[in-house]
Formats: sequence, C-alpha cells, structure tokens
Amino acid sequence: MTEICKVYEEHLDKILEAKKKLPEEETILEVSDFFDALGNPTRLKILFALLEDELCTCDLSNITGLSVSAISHQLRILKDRKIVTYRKDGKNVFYSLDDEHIREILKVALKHMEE
Amino acid sequence: MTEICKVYEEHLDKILEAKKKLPEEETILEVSDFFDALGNPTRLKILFALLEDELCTCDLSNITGLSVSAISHQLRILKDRKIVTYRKDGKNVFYSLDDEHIREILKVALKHMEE
DNA sequence: TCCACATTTGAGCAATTGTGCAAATGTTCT
DNA sequence: AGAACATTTGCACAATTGCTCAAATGTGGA
Repeated sequence: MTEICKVYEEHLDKILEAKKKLPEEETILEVSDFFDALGNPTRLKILFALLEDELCTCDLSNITGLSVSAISHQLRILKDRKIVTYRKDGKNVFYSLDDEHIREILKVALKHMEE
Repeated sequence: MTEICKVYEEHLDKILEAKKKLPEEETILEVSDFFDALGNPTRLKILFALLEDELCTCDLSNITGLSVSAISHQLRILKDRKIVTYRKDGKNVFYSLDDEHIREILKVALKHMEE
C-alpha cells in the first residue's frame, strides 16, 4: 500500500490518463456487484434456465438439484441486483430475466469460452 | 437438498426442457470463473485502466492505490483466466486485455448500469 | 379457522477470498 | 559479483460466501 515504484516519465502520463478515465468508484462497485452475481455456478444455472422461460423457486430447485432454501437465497441476490424480476401467482413466485442485457452478456460469455 | 416440491404437470415439461438445454457442468464452471474474475472492484479497475493502454504492475499499483503485491495477486487471476495477457520488457511486465470480448462485455455492463 | 404447501428468512458453519508482509526471483547496470 | 529495482510467491488473517437447518411468513382451499 505504501510502497512506491520509481516511475518513468512516460509512465506518469499514462498513469494520469488512466486515473482520469477510470469510472467513478461507485460505478465500479455497481459493475463489480453485477459481475459478482453472475460469477457463481448456482446463480448461472438459474439464469441459463431462465433463458428459456419463467420458472418458480421450486422448479429451479429441481433443475439445479439444490435445496429450495439455497435457491431462494441466490434468487434474492439476483433480484436485489436487478438481474431477475418476478411475479407472484398464488403460492408460486415466478422468476424471469430482467432485461436484454443479461441475455446478451450470457451469450457473449459463452462465445468467449468457445475460443 | 432432499426436499422435493409437489410439481404440477405443466411445470414438469418446463423443468425437463430447461434441464436439457442447460450447458454442461464444465461450461457452467468456466463461465462462472470468467464472471467471478470480473466481479471484484480491484480487478475491474485494472481492466478499465487497461482499456486505454497496456500498463505494468507498478503503474497499476499507482492507479489503484493498492500494494504491488495485491495487484500482482489479482493479475495472476486475470492472467490464469485468459482475461489479460502480458509481455516482458526488461524489469517490467506489461499487461493488456486479452481480446475484444472483454471490451465488449465491459461496455455492455456499463450500459446496463446506466438504466 | 385450520391445513397443506410454496417461499423467505436468520443463524451457524466450513470454505473461499483479498490483502499486506516478508522473502524469493528476475533483470539490468556497473 | 553486487547493487538497485520490478515482480512474483507463500503465509497469515480478517472478511465474505454458499449452503443447510429450523423457524417464520404467505396463500389458497376445506
């Protein structure tokens, strides 16, 4: 934290430039939260399953093989971060992807893996 | 884990369909690792800084305000997951983004935040 | 109202993560 | 070889995470 490298002049320019163009701390944290939500196998399975169609908590528990409770905990994270949305229907709560960006990002990531 | 919800017939179809279309476990883990690497403020700062230009470990330490060691640890993760690449030049090691997918995904994520 | 079932919530715990420190390794120059 | 500096690595420790279990809450029907 306190250590300081000897910096060449050419580097100083690049450092200042990079610092200036870096997004706000708050934005960084938001983006980080967003990716963090996608960076977990259980949550990814939920999202890939929702690519097809809306599903309820219980369905998702069946699909993933995890407890209803575990799924509910993860759905909360996805809901809080505006990655999924939901509608209530009687005793069931149906979850679905919140918007097109999610689809697009999942698609690009899958493509990235193939190379 | 062992609890099983009562499943309606219409749900059964959707569950089977979703299970069938779910990517391989291994693919899920790869994608998860990929997003997980992006889901951390320090690593995101590194990546946003690299959007501009290649930078060395020491530059990135300056830009983020973290120790050279901390940055090096994070660079290792990004390197292992093929998100950044590097070239050696004397005592310095210069890092840069590995491919266009990273740029694209960072861009879409930022756009997602704005809405 | 009482029951059955879907879902959520909170506590607790093992496992993982992010960081700094100190030491090791690499590289250039004298 | 030895000095100076950039980088990496292993360790330790606090903080966070993901899950289960048990209890609470919500909802519809008898």
